[in-house]
Amino acid sequence: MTHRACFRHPKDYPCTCAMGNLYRFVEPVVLFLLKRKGQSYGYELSGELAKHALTDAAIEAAALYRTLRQLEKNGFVCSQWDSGHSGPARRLYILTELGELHLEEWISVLDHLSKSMARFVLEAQLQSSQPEPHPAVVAAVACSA
Amino acid sequence: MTHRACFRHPKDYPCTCAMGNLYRFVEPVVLFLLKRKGQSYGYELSGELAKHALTDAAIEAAALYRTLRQLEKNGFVCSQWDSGHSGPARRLYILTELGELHLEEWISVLDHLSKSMARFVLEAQLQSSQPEPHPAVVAAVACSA
DNA sequence: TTTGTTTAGATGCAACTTGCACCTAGGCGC
DNA sequence: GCGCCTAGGTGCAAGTTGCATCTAAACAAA
Repeated sequence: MTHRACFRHPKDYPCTCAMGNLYRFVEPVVLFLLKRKGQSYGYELSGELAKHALTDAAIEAAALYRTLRQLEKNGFVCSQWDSGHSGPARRLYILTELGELHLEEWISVLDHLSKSMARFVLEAQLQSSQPEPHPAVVAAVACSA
Repeated sequence: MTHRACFRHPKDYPCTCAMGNLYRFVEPVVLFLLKRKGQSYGYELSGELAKHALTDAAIEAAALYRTLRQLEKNGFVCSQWDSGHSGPARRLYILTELGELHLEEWISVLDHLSKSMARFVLEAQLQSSQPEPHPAVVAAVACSA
């Protein structure tokens, strides 16, 4: 998902290794919005991003602009200036075919991730509801005191 | 979840803002394993981590050790040297009460995250199955060529 | 007794990413 | 002219990551 290649998995396997820090999931949402809207520009996207964001962390404008540039560098979107309107010129972005595939990859990654997360939550909640405390908890209390 | 405080949400609200880059979800899994096992040390955790990891990205040993130190610095775990066995000494970690709360926070965050992710995946897959291509797709193909 | 292997924890550093502050510049209302 | 909104950035300090490398104990083999 980034410039850094993954060497642990076979090529073209949609692993999360190469995603780096996951970009706080800005990438997939931007790709999705671009696909749905057909085309858009940074400032417009920044408004919609909040509604579709996967976390409740605000997406900084700077992060969005940098993500868009990165996506273009990787060939997932392409851009051109648009001055056919009032106000300052906009950099219009459009998804490429490669970008569509990238979005598909992201969807499969997020599908997998959401499922393993749900599994983890379930397991952890089950653990929490265990009535008897583990013997080491006593030690923990002593340790933290 | 990190030293950087979140100023966008009320204090004590388990938002994802302060998670930084999410630590690739090493933190919650470590906290969970520590709770379940009662106590453990880095080298042992590194083995179990792979089985419970939320992404298929390998967790580097260096990242794990750094995460453990960070958790200790924040008071979520505490450690002591353990030499009562053969081989090099181990730094034994135990969850603190604060750490238990932190795990609860993480669970609620991950629960929320997994749900919004699943929602996104559903919406994006629905979008993909739309039969008629958006007029701008033509432009995209031209643009990428 | 020297060598190598496994376990265990840690550090150094270059590369990368992030958040915040700040900047440019057009158009619009007053 | 002045301030505000739209639009797209840049600069930099601070933080994070991956990889290579290091220490050091126990133990097995040569």
